Amino acid sequence: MTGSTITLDEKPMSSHAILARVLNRSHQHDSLVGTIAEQVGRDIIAGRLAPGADLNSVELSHQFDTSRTPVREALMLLEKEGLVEIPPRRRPRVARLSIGEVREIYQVRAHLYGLVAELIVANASDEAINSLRPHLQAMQTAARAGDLDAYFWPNVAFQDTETAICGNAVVRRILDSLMLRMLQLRHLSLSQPGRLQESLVDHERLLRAYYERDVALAIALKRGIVLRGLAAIERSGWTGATPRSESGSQDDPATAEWPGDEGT
Amino acid sequence: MTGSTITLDEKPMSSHAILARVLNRSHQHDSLVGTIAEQVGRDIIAGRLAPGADLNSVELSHQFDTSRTPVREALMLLEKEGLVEIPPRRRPRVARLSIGEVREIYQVRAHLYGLVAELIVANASDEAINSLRPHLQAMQTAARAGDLDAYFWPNVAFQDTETAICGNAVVRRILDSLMLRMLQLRHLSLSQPGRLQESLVDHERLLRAYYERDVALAIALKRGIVLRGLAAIERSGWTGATPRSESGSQDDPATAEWPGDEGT
DNA sequence: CCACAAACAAGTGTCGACACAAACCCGTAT
DNA sequence: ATACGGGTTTGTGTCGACACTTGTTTGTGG
Repeated sequence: MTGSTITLDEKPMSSHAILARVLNRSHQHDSLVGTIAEQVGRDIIAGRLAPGADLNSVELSHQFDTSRTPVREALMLLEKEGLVEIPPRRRPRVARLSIGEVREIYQVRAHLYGLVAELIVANASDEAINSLRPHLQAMQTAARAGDLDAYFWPNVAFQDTETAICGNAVVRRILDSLMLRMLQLRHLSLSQPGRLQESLVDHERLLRAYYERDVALAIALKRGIVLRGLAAIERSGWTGATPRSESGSQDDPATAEWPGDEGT
Repeated sequence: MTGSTITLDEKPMSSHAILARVLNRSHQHDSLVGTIAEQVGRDIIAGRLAPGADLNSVELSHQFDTSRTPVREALMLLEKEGLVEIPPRRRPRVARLSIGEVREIYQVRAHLYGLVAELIVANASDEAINSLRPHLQAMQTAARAGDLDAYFWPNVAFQDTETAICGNAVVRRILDSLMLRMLQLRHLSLSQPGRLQESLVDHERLLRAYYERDVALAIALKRGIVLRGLAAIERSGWTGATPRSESGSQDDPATAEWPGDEGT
């Protein structure tokens, strides 16, 4: 197995909506390029396209029955979100994450979520904070059942709602983009033993801190949530390298696409 | 007077290099799209293209003697950097900043520069910190002469070097992008009375804090530098609206390009 | 004289084609 | 058998063309 495969198509209501929002920020939803970007982006995030997999525009244009122009645009859009690498004059590839880059991203996420928490405490109305509760409740029931997949998306939605109600669109945009690249990792992170329960109690405490307008506590909790996520990833031994083929150097093209490995 | 026009072409050594680096992150430098993006981006930042000005691809393709394809790519690149707005099926326009968005950006910048300061204190070698000194010295001489334009670019270079030596490429990327959109505003900010001297002493203290590895002080100073920049902008009365033509609604197309108003 | 509608002009999104670069394949020489 | 070099194939970057949409001007009626 490839570590952890996100079940994207099983729960389309929340996941699809979130991904579409993040990806289709600039282009209209029904646009051709938007459709392509969404589909390919989903395939990347769900792990159906392995890091390093070739994404040449002619094959994709055949696949989507269009010309190469919208495909190229879609790939550029995904590159901007960090999901795709487009070296000049070379075939686009699914972006590959290194453990170092993951640490950097989590560092930034920790700080920016601190800002989000601060803003929520300072500006968000009680009703806005209330909109976090349903997600937390879904997380609670899922955690009690020990169901990782049922926990994952409410958790994502919780954080998405936080960035929404903090009132700062710029930080939301940045965190959205970083979220996209970290989705698989966060799934892996939550799959670590004990992680689910830990995450839950953190979020419960966090919501209380929001209600009680406790700035310092909210910031500390929020940062802690992010950093404990990173710690879980480190604990998991994830490195970003392709499992097999540890043939010395790191820039080997890797196996183009996962062989098989569907389902849960 | 359009407020403050940045003299971009006067000091090409540093400014061009920085802008090229930020804009040409993904594409090779000599590429057609890179050239176009760089040129148009410079025109926007320098204020030669007013916010709201039309950027239709056919005119630009004539201007650069190419087809529309690379022009469109360049505009998408600039849109990703926040300098251009491309509404679907509508002409691309130079992005217009609202005071609210500026506040949001400065909030994010303040927090992320706090992270940068923290990382510099924690990780940067003394030699790396030394590389900040020449820029500070240029700022000192410029401040003594009261020369805003001579102060501006070393100041930008100082902050650019900070993000470079902090060791976190992700935060650097984000701050680069935000810097691009704020360049004109920072120029305006520094043009406020007393601002230049204030900024200088802050940076002098900051560099000492870096050397002495004083985390808390460095973070506080760095944040303060950013936030005082915002305060100066607010003090200047800048709103983002086009000076004349306050004809009720805010989404009027505005005068396409500045009439005249060249030079200092 | 102004409001409204129909023709017109201008611009975007998409397409297929082509030149050149990169990846791949295969034969050759060591 | 393996490493190198030329030829072939695949794919990118760019181009001009075309349909459809948007914005503008003109013509008509109130």
